[in-house]
Amino acid sequence: MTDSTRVRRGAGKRERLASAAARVLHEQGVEKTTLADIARAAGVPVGNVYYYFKTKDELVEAAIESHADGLKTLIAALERLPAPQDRLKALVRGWADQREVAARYGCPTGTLASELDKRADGLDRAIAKVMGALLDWVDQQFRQMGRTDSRELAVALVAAYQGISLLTNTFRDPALMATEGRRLEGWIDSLA
Amino acid sequence: MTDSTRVRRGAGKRERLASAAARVLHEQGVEKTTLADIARAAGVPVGNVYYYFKTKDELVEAAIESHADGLKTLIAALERLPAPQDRLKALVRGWADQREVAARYGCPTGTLASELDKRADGLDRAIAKVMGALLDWVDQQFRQMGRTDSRELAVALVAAYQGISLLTNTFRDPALMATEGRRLEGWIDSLA
DNA sequence: GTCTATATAGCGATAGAC
DNA sequence: GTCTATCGCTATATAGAC
Repeated sequence: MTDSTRVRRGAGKRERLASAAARVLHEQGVEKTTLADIARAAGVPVGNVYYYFKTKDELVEAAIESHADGLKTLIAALERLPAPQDRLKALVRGWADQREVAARYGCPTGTLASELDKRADGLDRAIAKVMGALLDWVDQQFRQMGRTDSRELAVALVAAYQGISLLTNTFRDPALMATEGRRLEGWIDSLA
Repeated sequence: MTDSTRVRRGAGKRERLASAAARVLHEQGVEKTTLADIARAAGVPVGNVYYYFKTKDELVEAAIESHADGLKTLIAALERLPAPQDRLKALVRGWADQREVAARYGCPTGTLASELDKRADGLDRAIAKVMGALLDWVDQQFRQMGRTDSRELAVALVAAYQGISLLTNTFRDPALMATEGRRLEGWIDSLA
């Protein structure tokens, strides 16, 4: 076995643990998820987790980074569209496409933000940064549409999504998000 | 000591525990709150809690009922206003008045709903019922305003509030909710 | 690098004295 | 009705064999 193979193996396990953490923490919540849950989902023995992550908090941090990466990828894809209102409507449509997940577990970022705000550690600032990045990007789109109240509109749009995610989850009804998504697309058109 | 005195004492402690539970569960979250936290907040010895509530879940249930009572009282006060759009705007203004609490701990009902949805027990249905009662009332107001899309609008309004509560909490910024409150009042006027 | 066994601590819940 | 002492379980984290 070469040295590089061992290194790649280690990296692979670390990534498996990080992505398993992101998924399981979303589905079960931070407090109800044990290290054993994450280890099982990643196919790694419990005690071995500590070779890659010193504490549970570090696993939560890795999950947040995973969400930050996902947002970055999403934004990069949306940037290919020429008109800002089309980019925003595509964002809304993307959210609506995830309505089944939202009905079962809520918005990955929103539920995490809600839970981490109840904790003393600094992880709530990390998830706020992710939410802030989304807000900034939406703000830019409204600004490019010529709106001077772009920040207020950005807050309203992201809040509408977070709120409908919570209601969709509370009532376990994906149709709520589908309807609200259509309403928001019409609202974006009305602002152009 | 008369019998009635003992009964009143018992009832008093039960109520103290229930209202302490509602407050502490909101501030710290369900999972991070211990029975010792609630007992301390109510001024009751830990072990004695079990005389009034058999399990922690029963305390959570009592907190939900406390929120349901609060909603009932709020709606009764709003019903005194003659015009439905004024009732809805007063509702929004009431939310905005609580923005400091929202910045620190989020919406009491919303954060509870988000957390309880991650649990296997039936308490998530109880909090959904409270949220449903609010939704039904808002729906009625829009209907009285002559809107045939009253349900969709009700979902949009409550979602806007839940979402802005989450953002206000995430960024610890009460101004977000103040601004969004004004925007929502203007939106309600535009629908009349 | 990998995994097992276990130390340590905290919490929900109970038993039982008063 | 009230309160103390404690049981039993579970979860994070570590020690150390391999």
